[in-house]
Amino acid sequence: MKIGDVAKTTGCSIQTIRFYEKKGLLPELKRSSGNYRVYDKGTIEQLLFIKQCRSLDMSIMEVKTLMDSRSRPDQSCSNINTLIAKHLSDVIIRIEELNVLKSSLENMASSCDQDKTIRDCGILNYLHT
Amino acid sequence: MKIGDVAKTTGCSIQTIRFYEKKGLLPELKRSSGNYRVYDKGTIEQLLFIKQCRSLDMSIMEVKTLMDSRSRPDQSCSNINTLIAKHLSDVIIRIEELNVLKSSLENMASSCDQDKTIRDCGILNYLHT
DNA sequence: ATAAAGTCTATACTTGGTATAGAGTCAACG
DNA sequence: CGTTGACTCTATACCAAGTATAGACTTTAT
Repeated sequence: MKIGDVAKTTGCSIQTIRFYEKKGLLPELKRSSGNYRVYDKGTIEQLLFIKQCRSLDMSIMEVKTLMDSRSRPDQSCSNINTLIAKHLSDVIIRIEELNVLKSSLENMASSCDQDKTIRDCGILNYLHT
Repeated sequence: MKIGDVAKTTGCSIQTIRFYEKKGLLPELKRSSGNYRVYDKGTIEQLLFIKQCRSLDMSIMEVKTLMDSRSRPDQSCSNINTLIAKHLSDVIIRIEELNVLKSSLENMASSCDQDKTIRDCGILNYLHT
């Protein structure tokens, strides 16, 4: 399989696949005689794993940690549980931050109607304080 | 006032102040005989304005739009209202996305307890699907 | 006079990709 | 056999919003 096929199958762009390789997320892959990357089903599965993790907003480093763990199946998975718990807590914190933002922005939005000038704009006065 | 004083007063780092200048957020400033940047109260007020906007997660471009508007006080402020409404809607969308993530992560976290091996880790099995 | 602190420019680094340029490779068609 | 088109290769630059250096210069304090 060549990179274009993999891109179609996984939904990752060609550049993204090469980017993941450079970041160390795709282990030792083969090259054809013409120096083309050659992929097998394992790589596709790995890319889908990465994609799933990224859709959960994990960082590349977090994904790498998870993938490294997968290669040591007999170890305890407690570090994985810790990683996910930390990531979840980061998401919760970010949601709280954004909710505070949302309230401020709603207050701002309601402090101005359509018919004013810049000089009298309630939003700018709010920001200027 | 020199850049170090401004940094202390505003809480922006020196590099950030120079960065904002390069991005066009701080208009034509003076230089001393020794080529040091010279600031006045107006600049400090502008930096605090920028800081407030950034704390609301506005982009540099959004802040620039707002600052450009401030220099045209007789125009209608409807574009400002639109900008804030758009930004608010972006924040709301992001909160919704993060809430979906949060649910997924909570499900994952609850699918594994501390005592398993990597092989049997509920989280990895979840991600592997 | 000299040392310390402050400032200058320019550049590289971060994250997670995206978007080129210019060269090389491969398959099909005439 | 040639050549066209599709594909791939590497290397580099770009985005946001800064942060962090190096090496040179200026100012301040002793």
